[in-house]
Amino acid sequence: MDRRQQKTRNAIFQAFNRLLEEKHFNNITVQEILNEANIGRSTFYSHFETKDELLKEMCTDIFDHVFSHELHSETSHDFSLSDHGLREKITHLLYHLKDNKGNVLGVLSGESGELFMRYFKEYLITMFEQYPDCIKKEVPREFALNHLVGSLAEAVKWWIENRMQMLPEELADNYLRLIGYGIVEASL
Amino acid sequence: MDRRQQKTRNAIFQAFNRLLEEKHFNNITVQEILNEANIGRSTFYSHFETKDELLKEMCTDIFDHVFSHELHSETSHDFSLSDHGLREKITHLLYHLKDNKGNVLGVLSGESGELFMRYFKEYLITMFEQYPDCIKKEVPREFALNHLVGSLAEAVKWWIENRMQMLPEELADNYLRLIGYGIVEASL
DNA sequence: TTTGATAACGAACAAAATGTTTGATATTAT
DNA sequence: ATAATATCAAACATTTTGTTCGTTATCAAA
Repeated sequence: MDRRQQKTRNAIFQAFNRLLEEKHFNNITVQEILNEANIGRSTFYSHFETKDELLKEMCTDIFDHVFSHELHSETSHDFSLSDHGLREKITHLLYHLKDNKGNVLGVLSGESGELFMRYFKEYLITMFEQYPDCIKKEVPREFALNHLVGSLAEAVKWWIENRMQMLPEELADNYLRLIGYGIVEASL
Repeated sequence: MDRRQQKTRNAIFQAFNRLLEEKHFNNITVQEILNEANIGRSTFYSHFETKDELLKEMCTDIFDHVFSHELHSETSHDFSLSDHGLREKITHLLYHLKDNKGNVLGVLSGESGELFMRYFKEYLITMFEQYPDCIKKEVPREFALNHLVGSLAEAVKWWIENRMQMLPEELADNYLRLIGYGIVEASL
């Protein structure tokens, strides 16, 4: 991909993100994006078919980055990243969200978080499936899994909307306490 | 309000709900609603300013019904409804959702559940605040409250999307187990 | 550093969706 | 029965979307 393309793509993403912080997705016109990004109309449509596509690609971009630490073991953070602990995994994930250059605030806050959340949950499902012992046995598996995923997504959303004040480690700990997982270390 | 107005209002709601079951909110045009509801264009706009307003009013209508059992003590369900137990409250709420004539499926399923969920959570917050003892003390209050509300909303959404197969009592029990509240009865 | 390829531009256009206005028709409340 | 008013349908103005195309600017590679 040409350097020019990357540049305008980023410009669009950033402009869109800025707009999302103050307006609902539905009330943002393509024209506004063009103005905010200083981009030609035809250029926009050569990149994205629709506004929905734009949002979708923005989400996948973010998550591809956030969940990519499995693959290319980038040691950008001071983790020894032996990925066996759920706590470590969540913390890691939060750090990735935090320093994600395209700030997530816009996508999530305001009003248009739905699509973002759906993507997020898809990733989280696969994550939790690697930790079968945190899925409680007393309730139907699907229900329990949905609970874990849903509440973590909600927690992260809350965290982001509160400007990520809590430390990733704190949030992970608090979350694990609430789902009754922190006790495991103590009781097992 | 005139009988005619009620009628068309309902027709619009139902048409919209039907459409929501198969298409995303954003991809539904006003024209489609008019066709589905057999309604004139100007009539629609005399009822609702925008499509968003329509959705919003539909949500408030539903919740006004679902959460109204506090006020007018309608004994439509076989509860003695002494409203002190959280379990009973949740069960009650689920029953109301279940037999809500305007079926909730459309509003929630498909893709446009976001607004619905936001309204829902607002109501749930006030509900949980009446049960301080289920808000865990080991974590920040706001975080804990967000967890309770978010995960209940997610659970209900899951329930509705799965065609409400689980019994309200079951769902309430399962949920309380997951948030570690069911134990209270045993331990207190 | 020149050159061939291509991305961005912007203006003009076509198409689609959103709202508004109108006067005629039908329904309701009293 | 009548006055009030909600619905209708069609025409209209407006906004937003998406496309086309010739020109200009930028990049990658020789």
